[in-house]
Amino acid sequence: MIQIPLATIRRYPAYLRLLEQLEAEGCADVSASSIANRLGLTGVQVRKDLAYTQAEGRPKTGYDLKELSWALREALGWNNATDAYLVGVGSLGEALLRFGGFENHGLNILAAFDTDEKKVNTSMGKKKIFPMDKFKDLVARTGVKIGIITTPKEAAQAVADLMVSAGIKGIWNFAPAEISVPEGIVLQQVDLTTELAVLSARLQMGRENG
Amino acid sequence: MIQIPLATIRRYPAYLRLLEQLEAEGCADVSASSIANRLGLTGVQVRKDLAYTQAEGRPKTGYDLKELSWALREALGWNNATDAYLVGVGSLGEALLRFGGFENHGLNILAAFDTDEKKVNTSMGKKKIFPMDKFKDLVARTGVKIGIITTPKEAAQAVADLMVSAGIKGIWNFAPAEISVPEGIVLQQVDLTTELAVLSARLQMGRENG
DNA sequence: TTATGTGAACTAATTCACAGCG
DNA sequence: CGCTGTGAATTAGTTCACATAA
Repeated sequence: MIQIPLATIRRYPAYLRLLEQLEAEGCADVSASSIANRLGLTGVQVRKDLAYTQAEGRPKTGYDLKELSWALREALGWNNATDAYLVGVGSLGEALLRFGGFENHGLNILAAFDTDEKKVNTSMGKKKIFPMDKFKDLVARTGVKIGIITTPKEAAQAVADLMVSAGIKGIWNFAPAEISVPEGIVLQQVDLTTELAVLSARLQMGRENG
Repeated sequence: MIQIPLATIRRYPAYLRLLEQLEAEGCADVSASSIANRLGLTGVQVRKDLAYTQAEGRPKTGYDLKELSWALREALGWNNATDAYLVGVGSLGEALLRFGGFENHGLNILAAFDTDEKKVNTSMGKKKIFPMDKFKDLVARTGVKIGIITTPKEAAQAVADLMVSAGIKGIWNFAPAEISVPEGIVLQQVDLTTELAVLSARLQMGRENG
């Protein structure tokens, strides 16, 4: 099978979230067009997207809900969670540590790191907070490959450099700074203001979808 | 001029963030290819994107940094901030209220709302927290058009309904729930797990860009 | 009839190739 | 040269039209 298009991958989490809601409501099957309706897409698009997974739908009934969930999670690599460390326990870091949903979404935040002595050696949402100077050693010992940056923007580049030198392969950067990493390291920038930009563009220009 | 492509709009905030960094470093001009290098794009793409703004670059020197910043902010509608209300002061709501950057990015969060009596009538990051039953009245009086949902997922749909009935036109939903709104209301879903999906796809499948 | 599944047509977005200007 | 700017070609993504299965 050909590589799944990124545009498709981006829609999978929304499908999964909807499926979880439907499952909670007691549904057992779901049709591509009902997913499409609920999410403001078209039926064909949903079927095309789902065709990249193993899940097979049946005419008249649609897709088996559990089977489809599993197939989507498999395609996303969410059935086996990857370990990660988080650096920077400010209010955003706290929000991520307290958000319980990542374990079900392929990410297992093992612990957090901060420079603030008042925070070090305390816990937040069941995750221990270590001092920064333990970072390299712990990455070496645990083999963690993903690092999450939730520091102020001034510290982001230095933290990224530390992560790379420690052996981290994928960085999820929430700090509002453009950081650079060597080739081979995957950097995923999360920028709330990007979503905001899309919202205001849609409001101003009257775009229904986005 | 033709409507700016959404793909282009999505890149503008990253350009702006980089420009702010360069400005802080004392630069006065910037070339499309240096932006491209820094952001992992190509020079042509950056030039195409910038061509949708008023900014004009000059051969040899590139773009005037201040002029380009202004043009990008203008294209994004960030030069005049829009007022917004936030509902749900949990850890994510708190992170957004404390994040000072929105004023410079076209969004002015006037106040927050919550059901928790312990939080009501206190302040968070200079923003007052009102009880939910004041929401409709305050929207009517202030004419605010954007609502931000940072409640637990169970409450998200009810809050969205309340927002719509109060006259809100654009909803920025951070709750991990698929909510529905009537036609004509712009709904922007923010899903951290979508970004996470892209990161893991890139890690697993060896995609350099995403 | 009601759904999936898919090749073909179309549209959006990106990249190429090169003209133009200081 | 070194940079912008842009029509043309290419690729990625979406939608159409219809075959197929229960």
